Formats: sequence, C-alpha cells, structure tokens
Amino acid sequence: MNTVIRVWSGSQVTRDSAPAPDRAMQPLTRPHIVAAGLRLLEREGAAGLSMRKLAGELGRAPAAVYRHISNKRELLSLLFDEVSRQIVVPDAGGDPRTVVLEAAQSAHRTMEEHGWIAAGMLDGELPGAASLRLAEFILDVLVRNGMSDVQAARLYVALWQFLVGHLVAAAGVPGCPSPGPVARPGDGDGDCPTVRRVAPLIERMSDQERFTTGLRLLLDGAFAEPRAPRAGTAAEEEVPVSRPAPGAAE
Amino acid sequence: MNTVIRVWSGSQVTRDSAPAPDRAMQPLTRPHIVAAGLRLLEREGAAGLSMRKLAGELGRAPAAVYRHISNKRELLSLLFDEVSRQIVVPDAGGDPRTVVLEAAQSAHRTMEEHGWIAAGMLDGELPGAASLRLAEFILDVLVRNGMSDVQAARLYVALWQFLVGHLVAAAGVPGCPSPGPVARPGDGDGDCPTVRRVAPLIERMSDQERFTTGLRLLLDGAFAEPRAPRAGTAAEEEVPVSRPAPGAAE
DNA sequence: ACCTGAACACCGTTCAAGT
DNA sequence: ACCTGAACACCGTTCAAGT
Repeated sequence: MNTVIRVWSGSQVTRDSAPAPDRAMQPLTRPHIVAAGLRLLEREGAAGLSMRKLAGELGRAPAAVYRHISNKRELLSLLFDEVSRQIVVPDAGGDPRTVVLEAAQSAHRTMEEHGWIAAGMLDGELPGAASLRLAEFILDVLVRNGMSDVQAARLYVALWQFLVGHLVAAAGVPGCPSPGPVARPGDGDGDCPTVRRVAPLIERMSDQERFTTGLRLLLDGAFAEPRAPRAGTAAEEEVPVSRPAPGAAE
Repeated sequence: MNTVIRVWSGSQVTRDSAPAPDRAMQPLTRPHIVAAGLRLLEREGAAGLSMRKLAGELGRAPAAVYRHISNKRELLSLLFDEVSRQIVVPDAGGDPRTVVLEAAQSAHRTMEEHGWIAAGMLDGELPGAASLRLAEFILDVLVRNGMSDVQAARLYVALWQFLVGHLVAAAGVPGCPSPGPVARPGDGDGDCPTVRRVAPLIERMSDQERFTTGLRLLLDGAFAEPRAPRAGTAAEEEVPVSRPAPGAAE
C-alpha cells in the first residue's frame, strides 16, 4: 500500500475546535462563519443550514453575516472548499490505475462523511479552488503514465461525474439511507422479471461497492485504450474535433 | 441503425395539451396536478416549482392540492415518473454494447430536457415505477448476452450513478450553463500546470461528449470482463477488449 | 368529498438606522 | 466598519370552517 500524504498545507478551520466560542464582540470573520456552518451541518444535516440559523450560531442578527459573505451560495462554496481541503491523496508512484483508484476513493470517503455536499452540489458553485489539487494530482498521474491530455481529460470528467452521481444517489432522500437505483417492483408495473431477480443483489451492495465497482469499470475502460509507452511530454494526437457517434442516433 | 420503439404504453398526461384550462369547478385529479407541475417547470424552471404556485396554476387555494397529494416529494416523484415514461429504448437485438449505450443515451436525452430533474433527485424519491422499465430493459440485454446477474447489477448501478452525476454536474448552478468539474486555476492556488493545460480541453467538451465518453469507458470496462459464452443465438465471440480508435474515438 | 382562509413556523435577502 | 430591527417577498404544511 502507498504511503498516505496530505496534499494540502493545512486547514485554517477545524470542525472540532471552533476559533472561539464567539466571545464578547470580536468582529466576525470568514473562518468563524465557515466553522459555524460546519458545526451546524454536522448537528442538523443539510436541511438544517440556513442563513438565519447560521447567524444564530454566531450570536448575531441574520443581516450581520451578509457583511462578510455575499449569499448562501458563497457560503456553500466556502464550506465545500474547506472539506475538499481534507482530501488525502496517495503517493504518486506505482501503478497509475491503483493510484488513481485510491485518490478517487479518498475523495469519496472525505465527501461521504459530509452528506450535505450532495445537496450543496446543486445550488453552490462547488468545484472550487481546493478541489483543483485533486484534479491536478489525477491528471498529472494519468499524463505522466502515457495518457494524452485528451484521454486524461475524458477520464477525469468521467470520474468526477461518477463521484457526484454516487454521492447524490447515496444521499438520496435526506432521511432514508439509500433508495438505490431501482425501486422494488410494485403492484401495477407489469412484471419486470429481471429486475425482480437482480434488485436484491443491488440492494445488498454496500455504498463502498457501489462506488468502487463503477470506479473500476471506468478505469478498466480507460486503461484498456492504447497509451503512449513513455512520456514526459505527452503531446500526441490532436483532438480530432468530435464527430457524431457512429451508430448513435443523437 | 436500430428501430426505435416505445417501451411504454402511452402517457396519460401531455405537457402541451393540458387536460383542460381548469374550467368551472371540476374536482382536481392527479393528472391535472402533474400536468400543471410540468407546465410550471417548463415555464419557470426548477426554482419556480412551489406548492403555492402549483395551486395558483390550478386556480385553487394551496391547501386544495393536499387533498390529492401528500406532499411536495410525492409531487416530484409523480413528475419524474411522467418524464421517465417518455424514455425511448432501442431495439433489443444487435450488439449489446451498442444497445445499452443507446438506451442510456436515450434516457440521458429525455432527462436532460428537464433540467429540474437534477434538483429533484435530491428531495424526491425519484427512481419510481416508470424507470423500472428502463432497468428491466438494460439488465435483460446484459444478462441475455452472457453477463452474470452480478455483473449486470454492477454495470447497471454504475450507469445509473454516472447518469445522475452527469445530470447534476451539467445542471450545475441553476443559471449557469455548466461550471464543469474544474474551476479555472485562480490567483492564490499554487500553480496547477496540468490543470491549467487540460482545463480548456474539458471546457470545450460538449454536454453530449461529457456523457458519452464516460459511458463508453464504463461499457468498455464492463464488456472487457469475461462473460459466459452462450447468448440467445450463436457465436457471441469473447470480446477481446473493445478498442475504440486511439484518440480518434467518438 | 372537496375546497377556502387563515395561520404556523419557517426561508433568503435588503436597508435604514444605530454605534 | 460593523451590527441590529424590521421588513419584503416568499416557502411547505395544517386545520377549522365552509359548501
């Protein structure tokens, strides 16, 4: 197994030790606000985060927060950044397939701890500065191991979309643990024999499995493509301007 | 190219022709409500759907809706069902990889038309009865072509999660078209040379490409695994790692 | 059975006014 | 510069009361 190193230089906010229990009348700062937001999310979940409650948590009037943050979206963006800063990536050496798999799993683990992220994805401009480091790491490993920029871009986009989808699907209804991708065949819906047979297998899959098996398929697919044998500078084929897919009616 | 057939028996609600312009005092029905909901979504987008506006659209008091529907989640569920009913699947014959690809693309196309779906994913129990038909179709094709139930289940879950992730990532901030998986390297964030180089490639990818290339990777990965030889008919050759033309795929 | 009016307990955000 | 009080324009949902 690879040594685990931290890719970030240290978080300015820790969830457990708030900057201070909001004493006397120290003026608010963004770190105060971010910390309070994380506390609120941890305590009440995604639905519990409101600008008003946040202000309450900080002991101020709701309007006070707006002196330091322009709206709720910016708040979500800051919170997401704080979480992505905690993503840990493996050592870059070794089999690239394994390294990328571990990096993705690490991102998955970190974000999964924060169920609200899935909900935040939809109205925050979440892919912020901190997640750049993860992108840099993955793209760099791929390219350094012979993928063209285009191949790396494609795989990275696919990985990201898959991660987002997994988080959203796993979060599902805020309360329920995981509705899964298929509902149980109900009464009125013509019989779906295959679904009926396979559904239990799906329901039995753990969250980890749902993520990792898909991840493996993506990586298998990507690494099955021919790559350049060696590379320091992987300038290769130029992107051939996407043509419409051969058999696809689109 | 495959003949396109409808897998559903007909929608009881059409978006364009509402059941009636809400005349005199016909009692409300669920189809009325679903139709009004779709009208509202089309006109005002995901953020424009509220129980109060829905009631307004129907010419009733807000409370009236609750006689027919128990809450907003159920409404979203019904709306999602109505949309999934419109998914068209290809003919089941032919290369399974292509058939599944086309089915997924079809689902993508249908859901993409309804940007609100991504938002609804998070607080509706969306995978309802209608999407069972799609699941049945895909699982059936996979198993009929030699995949084990477990293999089929895994690929299906991966496809679903990827679709969800794509929709959410593509929907992004309600207003903005597509923030994409990486933000532009900003000022303060240490230089990320690879991201800086690759980001333009990612931004240049169309929505279709972002979906289809990932889909292909998943299918490549899944069909690279050994499967049982027999299918319904004759020699289904052991797939020797499908290779899409190097960089010239698409 | 179906609907209305009015209310309850919330939202995000703005803005004049205070210190 | 930073904060408060009060307001604006909304939410989802409930419930007694009407017909």
